[in-house]
Amino acid sequence: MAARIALADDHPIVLDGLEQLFHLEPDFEVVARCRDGKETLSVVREQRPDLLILDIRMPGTDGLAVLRAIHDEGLPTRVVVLTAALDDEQLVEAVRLGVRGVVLKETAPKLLVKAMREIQAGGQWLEPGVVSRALRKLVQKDAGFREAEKVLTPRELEIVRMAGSGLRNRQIADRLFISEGTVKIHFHNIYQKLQVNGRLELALYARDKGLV
Amino acid sequence: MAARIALADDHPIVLDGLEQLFHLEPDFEVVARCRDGKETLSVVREQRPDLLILDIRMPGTDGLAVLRAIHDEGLPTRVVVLTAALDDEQLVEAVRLGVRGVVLKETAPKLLVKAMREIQAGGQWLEPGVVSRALRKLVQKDAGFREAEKVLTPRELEIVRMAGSGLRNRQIADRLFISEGTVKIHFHNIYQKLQVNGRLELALYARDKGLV
DNA sequence: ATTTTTCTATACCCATCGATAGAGTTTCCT
DNA sequence: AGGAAACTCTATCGATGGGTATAGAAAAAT
Repeated sequence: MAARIALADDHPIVLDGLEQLFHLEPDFEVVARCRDGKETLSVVREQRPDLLILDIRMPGTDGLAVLRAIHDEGLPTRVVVLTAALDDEQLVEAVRLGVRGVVLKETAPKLLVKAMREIQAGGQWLEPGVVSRALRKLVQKDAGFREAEKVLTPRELEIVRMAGSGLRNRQIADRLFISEGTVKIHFHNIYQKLQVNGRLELALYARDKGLV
Repeated sequence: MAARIALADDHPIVLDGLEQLFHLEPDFEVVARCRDGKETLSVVREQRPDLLILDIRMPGTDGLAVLRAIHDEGLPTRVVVLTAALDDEQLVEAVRLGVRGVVLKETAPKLLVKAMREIQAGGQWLEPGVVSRALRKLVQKDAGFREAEKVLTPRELEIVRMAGSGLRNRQIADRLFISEGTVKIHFHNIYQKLQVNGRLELALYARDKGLV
C-alpha cells in the first residue's frame, strides 16, 4: 500500500514540484497540499497522513509551531522538514520535537524520495553536511550567549541590557530604584566577568550577542 | 511560435515545479534549467532565451550578479526575478539593472504565467505590494544614511566610524595624528549635527545606519 | 547551621568625556 | 581678493565614568 503524504509549503510552485516528484513514485501518494501552518495542522489532525513534508517558513503559524503541535498531541504522522536554509536553533528545536528528517531544498529530488522511503521504513534522515555545520555554529553562538547568561547574575543582565540601550548610570539607577554607586559596582563586576573595557565595548558586545 | 524560457534556481524541486507549470502552457517552452549563477550566465549567452526566470539567492555567482552581467553585455533576454523574499536594496538594484518582472514564490503559479505573457508582450510586471513596501523602507533607511553622509564632513565621518568601533579619544587622536582636544571638538560638532547625546548613542546610531 | 552568592550601599580618587571660548591655517568657491 | 567651510590647536571646567576598599542584608547552596 502506498504511503500517504501531505505537503506543506507557502510556495505553490514548490508544491507543484513536490507533487510532480511523488507522482512518479508508485509507493507514495500525495493526499493534501497545505499553504500555511493552520491548514497543515487541521489536515494532519483529520487525515492522519503517514508522512508530512513541512517547510519551516510559512505565514501565520510557522513550521516549528506545527511540529510542536504534532509532537504535543502525539499525532502519528512522521515529519520531514524541507527548507531552504535551516537556522541553527531551529534545527535543534526541530530534532527535539521529534522530526524524522531534515532535507534542504537544494538537494536533488531523488534524494528526498530516498529519504522519505528511509523514514517510512522507520528510519531517520538528517543531511550530514547541514547538521554538522549547524551544530558547529550553534556551539559557537550558543557558547557566547549562554556564557553571558551564566556568568552574569540576573541583575547584571538587566543592567547590561540597559547599557546596550544607551542609558546612563544615573538613569539606570533611577529605573531600578538603586543608588548610582551600586550601578557602578555592577558595571565593575560585569567588566571583569566579560573581559570588556568599558560601557561602549559592553554595549557593542551586548548587541553582537543578541542580549538587547 | 513558443517563447523560449530558461529557469534558474538552486532548488531542484522549484525547477520541477516551474517546468511542470510551463509544460501545460503551449506558448512557452523551457529550454534550460540552471542550478547556479555561472551556469545561468553561460546558458543565456549561448542560447539567448527569450525569458529567464531567475532566483536571487543562488550559490556562487548570485542572481544579482547574473542580472548585472546580462545588463552590461546587452543580452536580449528578458529577466523575471522569482524569489521568496526580496530585500529592499536588492529590489532597487534589480530594477536599475533593467529587470522586467518581480514575482514572489508565494504567489499563485497562474499569476506567474500571466506575468510572463505580459513581459513577453513587451510589458513589465512588478508585484505592487512588494514594491511599494520595499520602496518605503528604502526611502527611510537611505534617508538616514545619506543624511549622515551629507551633514558630516569627511573627517567627522572618520571619527564616527572610530567611535563606533569603541575607540577612546586618545586612541583616535593618535591614529589621526591630531590632538585629543581636536577630537573633542569634532565630537562636539558631530553631536550637534546628529542630535545625539554622547558617544554611546553615537555608536549605536552609527551601527543602525550602517556607518561602521 | 554555616558558607557562598547576590544585591545593596557609601566614600574617595583619578581618568575620560563633553561643553565652551578663542584663534590660526588651508582649501575651495565666488 | 574675499568669504565660507573644514581642520587644527590650546585651555578651562563641570559632569560622567570607572577602580578600589569596605561592608551590611538577604537568599541560596552546602
